Amino acid sequence: MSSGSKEAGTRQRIVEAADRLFYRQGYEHTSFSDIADAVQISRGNFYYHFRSKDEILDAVIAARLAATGEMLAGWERAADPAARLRSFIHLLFVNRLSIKAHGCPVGTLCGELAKLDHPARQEANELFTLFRAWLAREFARLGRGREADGLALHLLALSQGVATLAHAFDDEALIRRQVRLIEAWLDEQCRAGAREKQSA
Amino acid sequence: MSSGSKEAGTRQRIVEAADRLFYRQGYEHTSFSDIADAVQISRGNFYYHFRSKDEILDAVIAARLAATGEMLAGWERAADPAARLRSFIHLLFVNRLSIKAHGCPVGTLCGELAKLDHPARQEANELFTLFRAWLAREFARLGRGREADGLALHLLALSQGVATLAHAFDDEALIRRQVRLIEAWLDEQCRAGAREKQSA
DNA sequence: CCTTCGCTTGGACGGCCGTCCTAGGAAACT
DNA sequence: AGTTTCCTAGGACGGCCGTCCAAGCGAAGG
Repeated sequence: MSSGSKEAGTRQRIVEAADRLFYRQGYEHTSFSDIADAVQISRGNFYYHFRSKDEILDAVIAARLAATGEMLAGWERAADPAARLRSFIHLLFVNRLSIKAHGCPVGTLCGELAKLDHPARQEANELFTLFRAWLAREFARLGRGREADGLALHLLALSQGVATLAHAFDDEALIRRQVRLIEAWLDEQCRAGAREKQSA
Repeated sequence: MSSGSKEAGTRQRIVEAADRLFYRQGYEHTSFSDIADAVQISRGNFYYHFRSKDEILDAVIAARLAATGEMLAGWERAADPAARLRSFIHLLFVNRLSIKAHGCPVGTLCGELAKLDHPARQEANELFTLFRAWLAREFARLGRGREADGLALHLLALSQGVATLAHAFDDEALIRRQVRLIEAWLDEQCRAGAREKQSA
């Protein structure tokens, strides 16, 4: 078993609890006591496993990068680029309850670290880059090679914005409605890609 | 003179400095000492003008609400709904340097207050609501009455997402390119509105 | 049995936080 | 002139923060 917090080692349980708390409360607002309470270990025990709070953050980001990579690899199983892009949008819908409650895990973390000018900022941005590169490749496969990165950023921006608004307004229905608009936009991009392929 | 920090009263200078610092560093990460240093007054002097840090935040939000209201009123001078909507998008372009450096002032504040579950959260959301209602009204005037609120949220989400990504990637050119895509989208909505008006 | 070693404990530390309080100064008014 | 009022200065306070440390635990190995 690679995860599962019951029998996992203390180090992994710390990372899992920190991950959850950083998402729900933000990095700066989460104290060592918060994590210690969640894992049910003493505060001093941290410094056997991690030298500092920043080091926990690094471990959390690394875990998220690994999980994201696996998820993207899983989406590759979809039949065609259009279906793969749809699975990205679908992610918004699947996670709509946690997004409504806590925003997008990637966007809120990168935003906070950018404001704090935190050293781990660049590593966190890699999460965005992972999505950006994956989306751009799928748009290219769709026949939109020239504008692939711009379209990837556009789709990424849409998902980020929807998450931001749903979080602020604490509104789940907003996500459902906007997802439909995004899917319509994507259909249009697919048609445009098909036309461009045909003319080539 | 309604603003101008040189001759302004201490209270107003505190609000202006707090506004700037909350935007650049975030609310929680900004301490009383930070604001005191910026205004060049003693820490204790705060509590003559404000009872608590939350009260400063309330004043900052109120100031932003007033400024936003004035800005939206100014946009009303534009000739037609399409031009007014374009001035919203243009805002993204005009502020691209500060957005790249610190994100959207509205989005980052609402996001932080939501994560902290701060009492002032709803007041901050009013900033979003101001834009949302204004945009929805313009879309309605454009002939898109039925979908006006959805389109308003879509445009708001796009601007939020672009700000989030430009902030994370510290990338100004990203804003310029995405603004062009958003303008193209808006043109399409205008044409759709014209068609709908004609058929009615 | 006794040592060793991986892991844990709980408290001590210096520092910064938001808050509060008292004293003083500079005008304005009597 | 004296008095009142508004504003400011600067330090004291309790509390939580991230960090560090000395001591203790149980299991593995001699």
